Amino acid sequence: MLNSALDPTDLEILRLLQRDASLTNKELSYKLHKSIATIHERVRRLKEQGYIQRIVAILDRKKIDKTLIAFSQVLLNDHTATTLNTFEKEVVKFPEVMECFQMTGTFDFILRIATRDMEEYHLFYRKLATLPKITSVQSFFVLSETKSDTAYPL
Amino acid sequence: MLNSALDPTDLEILRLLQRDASLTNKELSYKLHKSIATIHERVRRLKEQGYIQRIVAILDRKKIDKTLIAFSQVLLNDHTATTLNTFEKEVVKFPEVMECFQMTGTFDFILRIATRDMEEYHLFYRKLATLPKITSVQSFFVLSETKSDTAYPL
DNA sequence: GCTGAAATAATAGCGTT
DNA sequence: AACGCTATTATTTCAGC
Repeated sequence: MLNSALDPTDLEILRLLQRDASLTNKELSYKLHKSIATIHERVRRLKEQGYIQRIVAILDRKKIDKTLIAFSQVLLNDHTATTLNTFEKEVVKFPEVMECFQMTGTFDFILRIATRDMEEYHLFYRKLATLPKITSVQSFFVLSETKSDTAYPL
Repeated sequence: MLNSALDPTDLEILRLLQRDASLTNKELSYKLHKSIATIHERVRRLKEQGYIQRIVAILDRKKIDKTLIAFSQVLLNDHTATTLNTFEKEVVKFPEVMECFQMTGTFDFILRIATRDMEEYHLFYRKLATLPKITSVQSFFVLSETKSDTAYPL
């Protein structure tokens, strides 16, 4: 295929699979009024071309005892490549860190931390604070979840 | 079943499906040295009991033109139930808002916003700022993604 | 609650338009 | 590309332990 842009059928498949990837090709074919073979080929291509990165199970964090979610804003001493790389290399090793983004603005990184409770967060915090070149870590805790979505608007 | 606690087999199934939910029961049965029927029953129960909330496709945001990710910290004028509820009810309607959490600390809510570019973010920002009872919105933008995971440590 | 086998359903590959 | 057909593979159910 020369042109890899997405047509309306592709977009609709992506919309649906972002919400529910357990939909079968048969079910998609009903919804989109296409043959199963066509859907099968579209989905295969969307995976092959990397639009669909992976299929994952989303768990209920309260049922698996990850009651406490924190966002931690990290400020580093300096912004040399070495300092940034070392921090990134070390921080991803912590299992409690689900996400880490380098950011614009008044801090350098934001982390999403999942722990069982405040005690476990405290243990993590002490590990984090010992990493080199950290100026400050400011923590904010989730009180309630208003919306939690992995699907991008398409 | 009277006792709904998770045994090591359940935990391993959840660990694996959080990473790759396209694993077949057959593949899981190899990895866990159990029969397919056993795995099937375990997975069915994990879904039925709500440990597995849903199966979703994770897309490559750069390929679908969601280049700009922002975290927006929102501070409200007051914290009456009406103010909080109104904000929550309205903010979830914006397609750009993938996540919204009420937080402890120096602001009230943190939002994760996905847009195509700064222009689209600006349009969202203007819509957001017109919601009632908003004191301030502070925006931070993702420069780079160090780690991005939907899987909880188990 | 686990196993193995049989019935049902989905996916993958191929030839035609 | 889209479709229909067929072969392969996976899921689901169930009787027996």
